[in-house]
Amino acid sequence: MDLSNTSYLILGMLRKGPKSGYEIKAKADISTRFFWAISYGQIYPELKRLDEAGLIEGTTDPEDGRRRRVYSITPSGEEALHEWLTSSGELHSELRHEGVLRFFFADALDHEERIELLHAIRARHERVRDELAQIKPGAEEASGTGGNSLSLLTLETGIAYQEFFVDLCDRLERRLAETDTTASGGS
Amino acid sequence: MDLSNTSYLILGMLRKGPKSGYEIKAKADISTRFFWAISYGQIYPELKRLDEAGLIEGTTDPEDGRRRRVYSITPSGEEALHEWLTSSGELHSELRHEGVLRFFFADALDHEERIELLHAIRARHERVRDELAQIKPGAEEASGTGGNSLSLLTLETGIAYQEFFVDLCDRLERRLAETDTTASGGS
DNA sequence: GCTCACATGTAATCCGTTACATGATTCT
DNA sequence: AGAATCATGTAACGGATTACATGTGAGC
Repeated sequence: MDLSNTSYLILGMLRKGPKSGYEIKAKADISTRFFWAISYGQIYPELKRLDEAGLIEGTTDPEDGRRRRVYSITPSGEEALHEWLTSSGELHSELRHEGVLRFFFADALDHEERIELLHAIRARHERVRDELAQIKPGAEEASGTGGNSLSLLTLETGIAYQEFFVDLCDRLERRLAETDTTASGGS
Repeated sequence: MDLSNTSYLILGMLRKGPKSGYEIKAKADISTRFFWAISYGQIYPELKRLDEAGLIEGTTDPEDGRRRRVYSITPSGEEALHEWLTSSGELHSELRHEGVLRFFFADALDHEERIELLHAIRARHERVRDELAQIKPGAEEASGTGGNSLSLLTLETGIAYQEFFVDLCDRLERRLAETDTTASGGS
């Protein structure tokens, strides 16, 4: 059985404590989502697979009523996770950014439209940054009360990442102003 | 017919001049690749689709010998491209970053392993940055001789983007040093 | 003659999202 | 009673990569 990064995300989440698929999704949505998103369509089948492989163990709480299956990581699961964390070789990383893509082709636009595009990109990243900043107080609290601070550092990374694009848009706008003022009325 | 961002990438490439599928791939590999990658498996079928839709027009050079199909953008193609460039609504952007993902779960590692991980992430982005920097002279030249400078700005953006992660790793390493020195021998 | 870059395409496959289907519990 | 949230799952679909198949032309 080979595991994808998404499998390890699940494994990693379960290492921090037993969780249901639903909880994994909820946690991921406020943490890993901005550099590794995940959906139910992956989680539930993957939980079954990991269980069958003996890396996690599911117990259906007989907690009468609401059906709920909670998974815990097994020793072999921890081992697999650790192996992944320390394995060398390509650290896959991939970006798909429609804003930058459009900007690359923005010579088909006039000056005003170009600026508008930059503003739209900027606004987008500002919004996500604010979203992350809202989460931060909760993460700080969790980190203070015995939780590790890696998740907090990662969250700060996410904020800095959005900030990078906000600053980038500002810089690009200034650069465009330099070049385009002379051609404001021309071709 | 609805077009994906990848379709617009092709359209945008052709707007800068007629090209074969092979050339589109080559150009994309040294420009858009770092924020929107593309493969032959997408290009050739998509060229056919765009041709059928009348947005581009293919001519098979009877240039005897090597078969080669060159496409040009049509007026409706230019129109579609412009519409996309100016359309409002979600600017899709998505990151999948194995390095940051691992770091998020790095509390399962000891201090040394954590630092190694950061170094590996750093090295990766450094390498890509250098790769991009190598391309730059060629892009500057093309930009100077009548080419637009948007592609140059976008390339610089790519370099700054890689630099962001390099700096990030340095910062994170320093942060870890602060926290972990006290716990170097403990749990 | 051989290898490398040019050149085009398809099929299998993978990874992931979205939509759908279903139902219980809690809160108002 | 009704809405929101908790909870699990599957099927259809979309987007993209990889591997495969095929062949030419140019340079060594």
